[in-house]
Amino acid sequence: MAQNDTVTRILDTAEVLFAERGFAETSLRTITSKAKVNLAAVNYHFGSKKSLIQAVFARYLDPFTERFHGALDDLERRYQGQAIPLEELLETMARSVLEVPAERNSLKVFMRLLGLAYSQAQGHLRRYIQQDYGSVFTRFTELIRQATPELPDAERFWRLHFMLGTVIFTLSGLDALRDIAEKDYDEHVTVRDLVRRLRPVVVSAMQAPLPAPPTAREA
Amino acid sequence: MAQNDTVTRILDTAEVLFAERGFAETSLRTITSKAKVNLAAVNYHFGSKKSLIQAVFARYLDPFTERFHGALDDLERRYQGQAIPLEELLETMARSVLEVPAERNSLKVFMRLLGLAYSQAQGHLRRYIQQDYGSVFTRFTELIRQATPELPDAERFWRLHFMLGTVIFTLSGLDALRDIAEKDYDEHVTVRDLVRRLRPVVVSAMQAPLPAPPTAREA
DNA sequence: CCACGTTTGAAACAATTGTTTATAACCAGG
DNA sequence: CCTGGTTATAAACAATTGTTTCAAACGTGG
Repeated sequence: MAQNDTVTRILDTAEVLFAERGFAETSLRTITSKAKVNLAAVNYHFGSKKSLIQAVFARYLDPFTERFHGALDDLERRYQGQAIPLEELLETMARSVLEVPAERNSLKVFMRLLGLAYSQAQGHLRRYIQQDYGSVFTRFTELIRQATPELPDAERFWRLHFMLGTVIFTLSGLDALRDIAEKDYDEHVTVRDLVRRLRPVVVSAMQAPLPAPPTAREA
Repeated sequence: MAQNDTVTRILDTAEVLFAERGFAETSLRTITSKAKVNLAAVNYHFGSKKSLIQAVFARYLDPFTERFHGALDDLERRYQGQAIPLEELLETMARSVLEVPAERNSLKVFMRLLGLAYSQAQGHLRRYIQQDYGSVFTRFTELIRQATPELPDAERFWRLHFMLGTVIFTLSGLDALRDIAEKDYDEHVTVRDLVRRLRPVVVSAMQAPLPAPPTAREA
Protein backbone atom coordinates (compact mmCIF):
# COMPACT_ATOMS: atom_id res chain seq x y z
CA MET A 1 0.00 0.00 0.00
CA ALA A 2 1.61 3.14 -1.24
CA GLN A 3 -0.20 5.81 0.76
CA ASN A 4 0.02 4.09 4.05
CA ASP A 5 3.69 3.53 3.49
CA THR A 6 4.31 7.21 2.79
CA VAL A 7 2.19 8.30 5.72
CA THR A 8 3.95 5.90 8.06
CA ARG A 9 7.39 6.86 6.86
CA ILE A 10 6.59 10.51 7.43
CA LEU A 11 5.29 9.86 10.93
CA ASP A 12 8.19 7.60 11.85
CA THR A 13 10.74 10.13 10.71
CA ALA A 14 8.92 13.15 12.07
CA GLU A 15 8.53 11.84 15.58
CA VAL A 16 12.22 11.11 15.90
CA LEU A 17 13.27 14.48 14.51
CA PHE A 18 10.71 16.36 16.58
CA ALA A 19 11.89 14.61 19.70
CA GLU A 20 15.50 15.42 18.91
CA ARG A 21 15.21 19.06 17.95
CA GLY A 22 11.75 20.39 18.70
CA PHE A 23 9.00 21.37 16.32
CA ALA A 24 10.07 24.77 15.05
CA GLU A 25 13.62 23.56 14.59
CA THR A 26 12.56 20.67 12.37
CA SER A 27 11.70 21.67 8.82
CA LEU A 28 9.45 19.73 6.52
CA ARG A 29 12.33 19.44 4.09
CA THR A 30 14.44 17.70 6.71
CA ILE A 31 11.63 15.30 7.45
CA THR A 32 10.72 14.49 3.87
CA SER A 33 14.28 14.09 2.67
CA LYS A 34 15.14 11.77 5.53
CA ALA A 35 11.92 9.86 4.99
CA LYS A 36 12.62 9.71 1.26
CA VAL A 37 9.24 11.10 0.33
CA ASN A 38 8.32 14.16 -1.65
CA LEU A 39 8.12 17.49 0.14
CA ALA A 40 4.53 18.03 -0.88
CA ALA A 41 3.51 14.70 0.64
CA VAL A 42 3.20 16.20 4.09
CA ASN A 43 0.74 18.84 3.00
CA TYR A 44 -1.07 16.35 0.83
CA HIS A 45 -1.56 13.72 3.53
CA PHE A 46 -1.74 15.85 6.65
CA GLY A 47 -2.76 19.28 5.40
CA SER A 48 -0.21 21.28 7.33
CA LYS A 49 2.74 21.01 9.62
CA LYS A 50 0.52 21.66 12.63
CA SER A 51 -1.66 18.70 11.74
CA LEU A 52 1.40 16.54 11.28
CA ILE A 53 2.52 17.40 14.80
CA GLN A 54 -0.89 16.48 16.17
CA ALA A 55 -0.89 13.24 14.19
CA VAL A 56 2.45 12.31 15.71
CA PHE A 57 0.97 12.77 19.17
CA ALA A 58 -2.22 10.94 18.35
CA ARG A 59 -0.29 7.86 17.30
CA TYR A 60 1.15 7.67 20.81
CA LEU A 61 -1.73 8.96 22.87
CA ASP A 62 -4.55 6.97 21.29
CA PRO A 63 -3.21 3.56 22.28
CA PHE A 64 -2.00 4.94 25.59
CA THR A 65 -5.32 6.36 26.72
CA GLU A 66 -7.13 3.25 25.62
CA ARG A 67 -4.77 1.02 27.55
CA PHE A 68 -4.79 3.30 30.57
CA HIS A 69 -8.57 3.43 30.68
CA GLY A 70 -8.62 -0.33 30.51
CA ALA A 71 -6.12 -0.67 33.33
CA LEU A 72 -8.16 1.71 35.47
CA ASP A 73 -11.26 -0.32 34.71
CA ASP A 74 -9.52 -3.44 35.98
CA LEU A 75 -8.37 -1.65 39.08
CA GLU A 76 -11.80 -0.31 39.93
CA ARG A 77 -13.34 -3.71 39.37
CA ARG A 78 -10.74 -5.27 41.62
CA TYR A 79 -11.34 -2.80 44.44
CA GLN A 80 -15.13 -2.65 44.11
CA GLY A 81 -15.68 0.92 45.26
CA GLN A 82 -13.04 0.88 47.97
CA ALA A 83 -10.34 3.47 47.61
CA ILE A 84 -7.46 2.20 45.52
CA PRO A 85 -4.10 2.55 47.28
CA LEU A 86 -1.81 5.29 45.98
CA GLU A 87 0.94 2.84 45.13
CA GLU A 88 -1.41 0.80 42.99
CA LEU A 89 -2.51 3.86 41.05
CA LEU A 90 1.01 5.04 40.39
CA GLU A 91 2.08 1.54 39.50
CA THR A 92 -0.75 1.23 37.03
CA MET A 93 0.05 4.51 35.39
CA ALA A 94 3.72 3.56 35.14
CA ARG A 95 2.83 0.24 33.57
CA SER A 96 0.52 1.84 31.05
CA VAL A 97 3.19 4.31 30.06
CA LEU A 98 5.80 1.61 29.75
CA GLU A 99 3.66 -0.69 27.69
CA VAL A 100 2.50 1.58 24.93
CA PRO A 101 5.72 2.48 23.19
CA ALA A 102 6.72 -1.15 23.19
CA GLU A 103 4.35 -1.61 20.29
CA ARG A 104 5.50 1.64 18.76
CA ASN A 105 8.78 3.44 18.95
CA SER A 106 10.94 4.03 21.95
CA LEU A 107 9.67 5.33 25.24
CA LYS A 108 12.31 8.00 25.12
CA VAL A 109 10.70 9.58 22.08
CA PHE A 110 7.29 9.46 23.71
CA MET A 111 8.50 11.20 26.85
CA ARG A 112 10.47 13.76 24.96
CA LEU A 113 7.40 14.63 22.93
CA LEU A 114 5.38 15.06 26.09
CA GLY A 115 8.03 17.33 27.49
CA LEU A 116 8.01 19.40 24.33
CA ALA A 117 4.24 19.67 24.41
CA TYR A 118 4.55 21.40 27.74
CA SER A 119 7.64 23.48 27.23
CA GLN A 120 7.32 24.66 23.65
CA ALA A 121 4.83 27.44 23.36
CA GLN A 122 2.80 25.72 20.57
CA GLY A 123 -0.53 26.77 22.00
CA HIS A 124 -2.43 24.64 19.53
CA LEU A 125 -0.77 21.51 20.85
CA ARG A 126 -1.68 21.95 24.48
CA ARG A 127 -5.22 22.77 23.48
CA TYR A 128 -5.41 19.70 21.26
CA ILE A 129 -4.06 17.36 23.91
CA GLN A 130 -6.24 18.79 26.66
CA GLN A 131 -9.31 18.53 24.48
CA ASP A 132 -8.76 15.01 23.17
CA TYR A 133 -7.06 13.34 26.10
CA GLY A 134 -8.00 15.39 29.14
CA SER A 135 -10.70 13.00 30.29
CA VAL A 136 -8.40 10.15 31.24
CA PHE A 137 -6.28 12.54 33.24
CA THR A 138 -9.37 13.80 35.04
CA ARG A 139 -10.38 10.25 35.85
CA PHE A 140 -6.93 9.46 37.18
CA THR A 141 -6.77 12.53 39.41
CA GLU A 142 -10.16 11.70 40.88
CA LEU A 143 -8.88 8.26 41.88
CA ILE A 144 -5.78 9.87 43.34
CA ARG A 145 -8.06 12.10 45.35
CA GLN A 146 -9.78 9.10 46.89
CA ALA A 147 -6.40 7.55 47.64
CA THR A 148 -5.12 10.61 49.47
CA PRO A 149 -8.10 11.92 51.48
CA GLU A 150 -5.81 13.57 54.00
CA LEU A 151 -4.53 16.05 51.42
CA PRO A 152 -6.33 19.35 50.86
CA ASP A 153 -7.47 19.60 47.26
CA ALA A 154 -5.12 22.43 46.37
CA GLU A 155 -2.17 20.67 47.94
CA ARG A 156 -2.86 17.52 46.00
CA PHE A 157 -3.22 19.51 42.79
CA TRP A 158 0.18 21.04 43.19
CA ARG A 159 1.87 17.84 44.26
CA LEU A 160 0.53 16.03 41.24
CA HIS A 161 2.09 18.65 39.05
CA PHE A 162 5.31 18.50 41.01
CA MET A 163 5.48 14.81 40.21
CA LEU A 164 4.46 15.35 36.62
CA GLY A 165 7.43 17.67 36.37
CA THR A 166 9.72 15.10 37.90
CA VAL A 167 8.74 12.42 35.47
CA ILE A 168 8.56 14.47 32.29
CA PHE A 169 11.71 16.41 33.00
CA THR A 170 13.75 13.35 33.84
CA LEU A 171 12.54 11.06 31.13
CA SER A 172 12.50 13.69 28.42
CA GLY A 173 16.03 14.77 29.22
CA LEU A 174 17.07 11.19 29.66
CA ASP A 175 19.74 11.08 27.00
CA ALA A 176 21.79 13.93 28.37
CA LEU A 177 21.42 12.74 31.94
CA ARG A 178 22.25 9.19 31.05
CA ASP A 179 25.51 10.28 29.49
CA ILE A 180 26.54 12.02 32.71
CA ALA A 181 25.40 9.17 34.89
CA GLU A 182 27.26 6.61 32.85
CA LYS A 183 30.45 8.64 32.91
CA ASP A 184 30.33 9.37 36.64
CA TYR A 185 28.87 6.19 38.06
CA ASP A 186 29.48 3.90 35.14
CA GLU A 187 26.04 2.57 35.36
CA HIS A 188 23.93 1.93 32.31
CA VAL A 189 20.46 3.16 33.18
CA THR A 190 17.40 1.99 31.36
CA VAL A 191 14.03 3.65 31.49
CA ARG A 192 12.85 0.78 33.66
CA ASP A 193 15.65 1.53 36.11
CA LEU A 194 14.45 5.07 36.32
CA VAL A 195 10.89 4.04 36.92
CA ARG A 196 12.10 1.79 39.72
CA ARG A 197 13.95 4.74 41.24
CA LEU A 198 11.01 7.06 40.74
CA ARG A 199 8.51 4.90 42.59
CA PRO A 200 9.59 5.48 46.22
CA VAL A 201 10.40 9.11 45.50
CA VAL A 202 6.99 9.89 44.10
CA VAL A 203 5.18 8.04 46.87
CA SER A 204 7.15 9.84 49.56
CA ALA A 205 6.63 13.15 47.87
CA MET A 206 2.88 12.68 47.69
CA GLN A 207 2.80 11.67 51.37
CA ALA A 208 5.07 14.43 52.62
CA PRO A 209 3.88 16.38 55.68
CA LEU A 210 1.78 19.40 54.91
CA PRO A 211 3.68 22.66 54.56
CA ALA A 212 3.77 25.08 57.45
CA PRO A 213 1.12 27.76 57.06
CA PRO A 214 2.45 31.03 55.65
CA THR A 215 4.14 33.17 58.24
CA ALA A 216 2.85 36.64 58.92
CA ARG A 217 5.70 38.44 57.20
CA GLU A 218 5.04 36.50 54.02
CA ALA A 219 1.77 38.33 53.58
CA MET B 1 24.02 56.93 27.67
CA ALA B 2 22.71 55.87 24.32
CA GLN B 3 24.34 52.49 23.86
CA ASN B 4 23.54 51.18 27.27
CA ASP B 5 19.95 52.21 26.80
CA THR B 6 19.67 50.35 23.53
CA VAL B 7 21.41 47.29 24.92
CA THR B 8 19.19 47.25 27.98
CA ARG B 9 16.02 47.71 26.00
CA ILE B 10 16.97 44.82 23.76
CA LEU B 11 17.72 42.57 26.72
CA ASP B 12 14.57 43.55 28.59
CA THR B 13 12.38 42.89 25.60
CA ALA B 14 14.18 39.75 24.49
CA GLU B 15 13.99 37.99 27.83
CA VAL B 16 10.25 38.46 28.04
CA LEU B 17 9.63 37.31 24.49
CA PHE B 18 11.99 34.37 24.79
CA ALA B 19 10.27 33.28 27.98
CA GLU B 20 6.87 33.56 26.36
CA ARG B 21 7.53 31.82 23.05
CA GLY B 22 10.94 30.18 23.05
CA PHE B 23 14.04 31.12 21.14
CA ALA B 24 13.39 29.87 17.64
CA GLU B 25 9.87 31.24 17.75
CA THR B 26 11.03 34.75 18.57
CA SER B 27 12.46 36.67 15.63
CA LEU B 28 14.89 39.53 15.89
CA ARG B 29 12.37 41.71 14.14
CA THR B 30 9.79 41.05 16.83
CA ILE B 31 12.30 41.93 19.50
CA THR B 32 13.65 45.08 17.89
CA SER B 33 10.28 46.46 16.91
CA LYS B 34 8.87 45.92 20.38
CA ALA B 35 12.00 47.38 21.91
CA LYS B 36 11.84 50.32 19.49
CA VAL B 37 15.39 49.88 18.31
CA ASN B 38 16.76 49.24 14.86
CA LEU B 39 16.93 45.68 13.59
CA ALA B 40 20.67 45.86 13.04
CA ALA B 41 21.24 46.89 16.65
CA VAL B 42 21.16 43.29 17.84
CA ASN B 43 23.92 42.20 15.51
CA TYR B 44 25.85 45.39 16.22
CA HIS B 45 25.79 45.09 20.00
CA PHE B 46 25.67 41.35 20.48
CA GLY B 47 27.09 39.92 17.27
CA SER B 48 24.42 37.32 16.66
CA LYS B 49 21.15 35.98 17.94
CA LYS B 50 22.96 33.16 19.71
CA SER B 51 25.06 35.65 21.65
CA LEU B 52 21.96 37.62 22.53
CA ILE B 53 20.41 34.50 24.02
CA GLN B 54 23.51 33.88 26.08
CA ALA B 55 23.58 37.52 27.21
CA VAL B 56 20.00 37.22 28.42
CA PHE B 57 21.02 34.25 30.54
CA ALA B 58 24.17 35.89 31.82
CA ARG B 59 22.21 38.83 33.15
CA TYR B 60 20.27 36.45 35.39
CA LEU B 61 22.91 33.89 36.18
CA ASP B 62 25.78 36.20 37.02
CA PRO B 63 24.11 37.82 40.02
CA PHE B 64 22.54 34.52 40.99
CA THR B 65 25.76 32.53 41.12
CA GLU B 66 27.51 35.32 42.99
CA ARG B 67 24.76 35.48 45.56
CA PHE B 68 24.52 31.73 45.83
CA HIS B 69 28.27 31.32 46.31
CA GLY B 70 28.11 33.95 49.03
CA ALA B 71 25.24 32.21 50.77
CA LEU B 72 27.09 28.90 50.67
CA ASP B 73 30.16 30.63 52.11
CA ASP B 74 28.07 31.86 55.03
CA LEU B 75 26.62 28.42 55.54
CA GLU B 76 30.00 26.69 55.56
CA ARG B 77 31.40 29.28 57.95
CA ARG B 78 28.45 28.77 60.25
CA TYR B 79 28.79 24.99 60.29
CA GLN B 80 32.59 24.89 60.46
CA GLY B 81 33.19 21.66 58.59
CA GLN B 82 30.23 19.80 60.05
CA ALA B 83 27.75 18.51 57.52
CA ILE B 84 25.10 21.12 56.73
CA PRO B 85 21.57 19.74 57.17
CA LEU B 86 19.66 19.05 53.98
CA GLU B 87 16.88 21.47 54.90
CA GLU B 88 19.38 24.29 55.34
CA LEU B 89 20.91 23.66 51.94
CA LEU B 90 17.59 23.58 50.16
CA GLU B 91 16.42 26.63 52.06
CA THR B 92 19.54 28.51 51.06
CA MET B 93 19.15 27.63 47.44
CA ALA B 94 15.52 28.67 47.49
CA ARG B 95 16.40 31.99 49.07
CA SER B 96 19.12 32.67 46.52
CA VAL B 97 16.76 31.93 43.67
CA LEU B 98 14.05 34.10 45.14
CA GLU B 99 16.31 37.06 45.79
CA VAL B 100 17.96 37.53 42.44
CA PRO B 101 15.08 38.40 40.17
CA ALA B 102 13.89 40.92 42.73
CA GLU B 103 16.60 43.21 41.49
CA ARG B 104 15.88 42.25 37.91
CA ASN B 105 12.72 41.09 36.25
CA SER B 106 10.19 38.59 37.50
CA LEU B 107 11.09 35.19 38.85
CA LYS B 108 8.67 33.68 36.42
CA VAL B 109 10.78 34.79 33.48
CA PHE B 110 13.92 33.45 35.09
CA MET B 111 12.40 30.04 35.69
CA ARG B 112 10.88 29.88 32.27
CA LEU B 113 14.24 30.60 30.71
CA LEU B 114 15.83 27.85 32.76
CA GLY B 115 13.16 25.48 31.60
CA LEU B 116 13.77 26.43 28.00
CA ALA B 117 17.50 25.98 28.40
CA TYR B 118 16.83 22.37 29.25
CA SER B 119 14.02 21.54 26.93
CA GLN B 120 14.90 23.38 23.73
CA ALA B 121 17.56 21.62 21.82
CA GLN B 122 19.83 24.70 21.57
CA GLY B 123 23.00 22.73 22.19
CA HIS B 124 25.09 25.86 22.43
CA LEU B 125 23.06 27.08 25.39
CA ARG B 126 23.49 24.03 27.55
CA ARG B 127 27.18 24.02 26.79
CA TYR B 128 27.48 27.69 27.64
CA ILE B 129 25.63 27.38 30.92
CA GLN B 130 27.49 24.26 31.95
CA GLN B 131 30.82 25.87 31.15
CA ASP B 132 30.23 29.21 32.84
CA TYR B 133 28.02 28.26 35.75
CA GLY B 134 28.68 24.58 36.33
CA SER B 135 31.03 25.15 39.24
CA VAL B 136 28.43 26.48 41.65
CA PHE B 137 26.21 23.53 40.88
CA THR B 138 29.09 21.16 41.52
CA ARG B 139 29.78 22.85 44.83
CA PHE B 140 26.13 22.58 45.82
CA THR B 141 25.86 18.90 44.94
CA GLU B 142 28.97 18.15 46.98
CA LEU B 143 27.35 19.74 50.02
CA ILE B 144 24.20 17.78 49.35
CA ARG B 145 26.32 14.67 49.27
CA GLN B 146 27.63 15.36 52.75
CA ALA B 147 24.11 16.05 53.95
CA THR B 148 22.78 12.71 52.67
CA PRO B 149 25.55 10.19 53.37
CA GLU B 150 23.06 7.34 53.46
CA LEU B 151 22.28 7.72 49.74
CA PRO B 152 24.34 5.88 47.14
CA ASP B 153 25.95 8.36 44.77
CA ALA B 154 23.92 7.32 41.77
CA GLU B 155 20.69 7.45 43.72
CA ARG B 156 21.43 10.97 44.92
CA PHE B 157 22.32 12.04 41.40
CA TRP B 158 19.00 10.93 40.07
CA ARG B 159 16.98 12.32 42.95
CA LEU B 160 18.59 15.71 42.52
CA HIS B 161 17.50 15.73 38.94
CA PHE B 162 14.05 14.53 39.89
CA MET B 163 13.76 17.56 42.13
CA LEU B 164 15.27 19.85 39.54
CA GLY B 165 12.51 18.70 37.24
CA THR B 166 9.88 19.36 39.86
CA VAL B 167 11.01 22.91 40.42
CA ILE B 168 11.72 23.93 36.85
CA PHE B 169 8.64 22.30 35.45
CA THR B 170 6.32 23.81 38.02
CA LEU B 171 7.75 27.29 38.14
CA SER B 172 8.29 27.58 34.41
CA GLY B 173 4.76 26.49 33.67
CA LEU B 174 3.46 28.57 36.53
CA ASP B 175 1.17 30.81 34.54
CA ALA B 176 -0.89 28.05 33.03
CA LEU B 177 -1.05 26.10 36.29
CA ARG B 178 -1.95 29.17 38.28
CA ASP B 179 -4.93 29.83 36.06
CA ILE B 180 -6.26 26.34 36.68
CA ALA B 181 -5.58 26.49 40.39
CA GLU B 182 -7.30 29.82 40.78
CA LYS B 183 -10.34 28.67 38.88
CA ASP B 184 -10.68 25.35 40.73
CA TYR B 185 -9.61 26.27 44.25
CA ASP B 186 -9.94 30.04 44.01
CA GLU B 187 -6.63 30.50 45.62
CA HIS B 188 -4.20 33.11 44.40
CA VAL B 189 -0.82 31.42 44.45
CA THR B 190 2.39 33.37 44.54
CA VAL B 191 5.79 31.98 43.81
CA ARG B 192 6.52 32.14 47.52
CA ASP B 193 3.47 29.98 48.17
CA LEU B 194 4.81 27.41 45.80
CA VAL B 195 8.22 27.42 47.41
CA ARG B 196 6.52 26.85 50.75
CA ARG B 197 4.65 23.91 49.29
CA LEU B 198 7.75 22.58 47.59
CA ARG B 199 9.86 22.44 50.73
CA PRO B 200 8.36 19.40 52.49
CA VAL B 201 7.86 17.62 49.19
CA VAL B 202 11.46 17.96 48.15
CA VAL B 203 12.78 16.98 51.55
CA SER B 204 10.59 13.89 51.70
CA ALA B 205 11.53 12.95 48.19
CA MET B 206 15.23 13.17 48.90
CA GLN B 207 14.80 11.06 52.04
CA ALA B 208 12.53 8.46 50.49
CA PRO B 209 13.42 4.81 51.13
CA LEU B 210 15.79 3.27 48.65
CA PRO B 211 14.15 1.52 45.71
CA ALA B 212 13.86 -2.23 45.73
CA PRO B 213 16.70 -3.85 43.79
CA PRO B 214 15.76 -4.82 40.26
CA THR B 215 13.90 -8.09 40.09
CA ALA B 216 15.29 -10.94 38.06
CA ARG B 217 12.83 -10.60 35.25
CA GLU B 218 13.76 -6.97 34.75
CA ALA B 219 17.21 -7.99 33.56
C1' DC C 1 -7.60 -1.84 -21.98
C1' DC C 2 -9.31 2.24 -20.66
C1' DA C 3 -10.85 5.82 -17.78
C1' DC C 4 -10.79 8.04 -13.40
C1' DG C 5 -9.74 9.12 -8.77
C1' DT C 6 -5.54 8.87 -5.92
C1' DT C 7 -0.88 9.66 -5.12
C1' DT C 8 3.68 11.38 -6.44
C1' DG C 9 6.95 14.68 -8.44
C1' DA C 10 9.54 18.91 -9.55
C1' DA C 11 9.11 23.54 -9.51
C1' DA C 12 7.66 27.82 -8.11
C1' DC C 13 5.62 30.99 -4.65
C1' DA C 14 5.34 34.24 -1.10
C1' DA C 15 6.74 35.14 3.38
C1' DT C 16 10.07 35.26 6.94
C1' DT C 17 14.43 34.58 8.80
C1' DG C 18 19.43 36.26 10.47
C1' DT C 19 22.96 39.00 8.75
C1' DT C 20 25.51 42.61 6.18
C1' DT C 21 26.28 47.01 4.02
C1' DA C 22 26.65 51.71 3.26
C1' DT C 23 25.16 56.09 4.85
C1' DA C 24 23.72 59.20 8.17
C1' DA C 25 23.60 61.03 12.90
C1' DC C 26 25.76 61.71 17.02
C1' DC C 27 29.11 63.42 20.31
C1' DA C 28 33.06 63.78 22.60
C1' DG C 29 38.33 65.88 22.45
C1' DG C 30 41.59 68.91 20.17
C1' DC D 1 34.40 74.47 15.00
C1' DC D 2 35.56 70.22 13.23
C1' DT D 3 37.29 65.86 13.25
C1' DG D 4 37.20 60.70 14.48
C1' DG D 5 35.35 57.02 16.38
C1' DT D 6 30.95 55.20 18.06
C1' DT D 7 26.14 54.28 17.34
C1' DA D 8 21.75 54.46 14.63
C1' DT D 9 19.19 53.83 10.41
C1' DA D 10 17.25 52.01 6.15
C1' DA D 11 17.93 49.01 2.60
C1' DA D 12 19.37 44.99 0.60
C1' DC D 13 21.00 40.17 0.76
C1' DA D 14 20.98 35.35 0.75
C1' DA D 15 19.02 31.51 2.79
C1' DT D 16 15.26 28.98 4.55
C1' DT D 17 10.64 28.30 5.64
C1' DG D 18 5.56 26.25 4.80
C1' DT D 19 2.52 25.98 1.16
C1' DT D 20 0.62 25.70 -3.62
C1' DT D 21 0.49 24.36 -8.38
C1' DC D 22 0.06 21.48 -12.13
C1' DA D 23 1.55 17.78 -14.78
C1' DA D 24 3.02 12.98 -14.62
C1' DA D 25 2.60 8.34 -12.80
C1' DC D 26 -0.02 5.05 -10.61
C1' DG D 27 -3.52 1.64 -9.78
C1' DT D 28 -8.00 -0.11 -9.55
C1' DG D 29 -12.85 -1.04 -11.13
C1' DG D 30 -15.63 -1.29 -15.18
